[in-house]
Amino acid sequence: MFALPATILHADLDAFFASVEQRDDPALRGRPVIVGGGVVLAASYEARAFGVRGAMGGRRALALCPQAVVVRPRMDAYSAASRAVFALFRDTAPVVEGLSIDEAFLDVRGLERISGSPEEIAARLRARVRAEVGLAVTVGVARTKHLAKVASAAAKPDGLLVVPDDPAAERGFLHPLPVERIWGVGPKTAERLHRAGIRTVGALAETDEAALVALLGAHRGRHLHALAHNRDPRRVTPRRRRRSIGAQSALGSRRRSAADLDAVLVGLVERVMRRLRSGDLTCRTVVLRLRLGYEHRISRSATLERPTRSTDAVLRSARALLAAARPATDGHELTLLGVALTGLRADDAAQLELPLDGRRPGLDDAVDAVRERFGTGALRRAVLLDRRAGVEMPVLPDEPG
DNA sequence: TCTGGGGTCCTAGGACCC
DNA sequence: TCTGGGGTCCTAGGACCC
Repeated sequence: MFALPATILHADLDAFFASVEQRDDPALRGRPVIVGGGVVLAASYEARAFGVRGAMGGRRALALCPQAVVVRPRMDAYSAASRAVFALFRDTAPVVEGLSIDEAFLDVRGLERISGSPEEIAARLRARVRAEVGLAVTVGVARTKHLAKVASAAAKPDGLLVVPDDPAAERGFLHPLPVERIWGVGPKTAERLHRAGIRTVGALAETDEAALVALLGAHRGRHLHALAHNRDPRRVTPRRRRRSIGAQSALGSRRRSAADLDAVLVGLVERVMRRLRSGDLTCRTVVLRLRLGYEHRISRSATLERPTRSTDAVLRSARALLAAARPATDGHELTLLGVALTGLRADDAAQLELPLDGRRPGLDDAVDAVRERFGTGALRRAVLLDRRAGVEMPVLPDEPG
């Protein structure tokens, strides 16, 4: 019997934004640093020692830690640091799955002869990130993604934790942990589990799968049961294509006029459309997100007849959704407005350029050009695109009735 | 103490089609 | 005409993550 080494690494940069700030400004090193303003985007470990946490209101954070240095986020610097670290990830393992700007899974299976054991690989990666990018990264190593993720969280900060590929060792690590440490258990699920008397992963493992399904629903129940029993067949796979693009704006509690709201909406649509176009994508569904007060969120969505990359079409749809949401928002404080685009696809539409020989090409010209090049059948799917105006319209009129 | 902005995935019901 | 089964798409909401 050979014990195979665990081969999945979860690498997670420590207090990422705050660490970049401390790296770039020696005066911040060793001091409590808060990145953000209204809310805490990241807190250095010195600040965390005072109880400062991410997503905390800025005022509360400063009450806990008055000597903290508050710095404005520099997203460009974080993106650059992230790119440098991911380049090292890809230099370390053939398969890298990014989870966010500051963490990734690496599959180092089969690298033993070339690079050494997973533990050696992880140690070398940590040293390289430190030396070449100037940041601390914590790494968890385990047989499954879930276990690797939990291991890195347990090893923070600036740590390395290997959970051997051995059922007893895995159980010994996982079962004493509180259920909140499971990847995918948030406040709501934790509370339900607590009410059922389940506080540790071990207790979760002893609970009947059927009971968990009854408590949490089919998918979640089965998923948590499997994780508690250390079954996690998910492979490390390179990044899937993104599924949505969104932008939102907090409105505060000031009352907004309809014109104010429309101006915010226009800005949001312009933001998402820029990103849509720079990614050469089209979208099919427009989602409007609203927060009423601070608790209640609602969304309204509309699926367009055909994929689009037209600002005009998306803005029309977003305005209609906002107008239609009026009854639900009346009498409530509207505190957040957001727009998201889903149904994203590569914009692989074949395109024909119509020459502007002294006159504006009309629909008849478009019909002729499409028919000649793609056949009559393609006419139904064809749109006329005016790039300068960012407007598109179907070549054929909508069928009557 | 009321707190940002960016995402992912799942569920449930209704409409519609075969 | 009624009943049943299966599937897809769309909308809205919920939970979670960084």
